[in-house]
Amino acid sequence: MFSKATEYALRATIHIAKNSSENNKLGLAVIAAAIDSPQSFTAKILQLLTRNNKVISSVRGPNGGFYITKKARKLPVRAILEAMHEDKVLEKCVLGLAECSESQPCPMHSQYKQIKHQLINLFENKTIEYLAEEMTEGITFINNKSKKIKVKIEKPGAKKS
Amino acid sequence: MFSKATEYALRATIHIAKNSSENNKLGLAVIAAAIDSPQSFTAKILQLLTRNNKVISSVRGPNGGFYITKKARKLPVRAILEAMHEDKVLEKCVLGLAECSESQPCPMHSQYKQIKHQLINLFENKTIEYLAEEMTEGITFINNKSKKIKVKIEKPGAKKS
DNA sequence: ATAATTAAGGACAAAAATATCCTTAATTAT
DNA sequence: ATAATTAAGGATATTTTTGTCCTTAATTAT
Repeated sequence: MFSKATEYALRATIHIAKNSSENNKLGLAVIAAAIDSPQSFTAKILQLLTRNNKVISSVRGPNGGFYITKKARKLPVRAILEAMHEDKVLEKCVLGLAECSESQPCPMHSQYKQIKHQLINLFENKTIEYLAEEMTEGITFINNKSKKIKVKIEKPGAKKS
Repeated sequence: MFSKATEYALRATIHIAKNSSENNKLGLAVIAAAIDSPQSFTAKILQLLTRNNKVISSVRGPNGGFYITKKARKLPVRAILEAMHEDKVLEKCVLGLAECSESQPCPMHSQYKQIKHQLINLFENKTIEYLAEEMTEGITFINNKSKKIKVKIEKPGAKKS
């Protein structure tokens, strides 16, 4: 659906929103590790997020790093897509037609348009804050590390406890 | 949402389904022109569609070309995605997490999963034939050529008829 | 002031996606 | 049989995406 860059952007922003504040910034290395993304590439992405749209903020120097303002927390998730110049995917025709519209619909248009509306709604109505809160509840995850599950290995023939 | 290759594949298949039959095949040049795609690249895509999944069929030589069998018409649109090896996008986590699931959901999971289900339904329940019929009705389009609208240019000052 | 730390940004590298070209193979028409 | 037509497929080129590395700039701590 989205490019890797945008996936990293979404994960990074959510992570920052959950774990940072103006007086508790997160360094690049910490962020990249937390969201399981290549560090240098993530640096570029964070630059886009700080510049284009002010989704996240940054300061250099010791104790510097990335954080997100209270105001930016209220931004719709779509703002992240915009900063990554990838928000048109939401409106795009499934068949890639430039001219696809209500008056000149592609064969999938009428079926897809409802899905498209929900997608747009999701990204426009949910805020960055909202997603971060979902995480804070401790019910959602944001990395690719599979949880290590302890498995009790029993010797064949051993009595079950 | 999909790669260009897959967009072309969808458009090509629908066009072939609408305009071909076993005794009325379509040549590459005709197809590429109709769906507004680069000809040589489209050739590669048609190869994938004929080989991998037998979505479309082909014969070489004079009066040869591409067509689709009655059986293949009944295939779900998803078969096209499969032939292009791009069907996982339907199931993929929005944040690109490999481990995202019901038991370990990402922050967007619960919101997105309903949309995902509808997407999967669309591609699994609608057949190639169905989309082609939508076109045959003459209500949908499949190319990027904007309709030329005849505009009457009047000389300034000329009397309106 | 100086050194240490951290993001910003430029240059470059690698990989993947998109696209073209040319030769070969199959089929048909003559 | 031969020539003409059309898809198949290999090789290669171009562009975009993904990724790394190194230097510079800003900020802080000493």
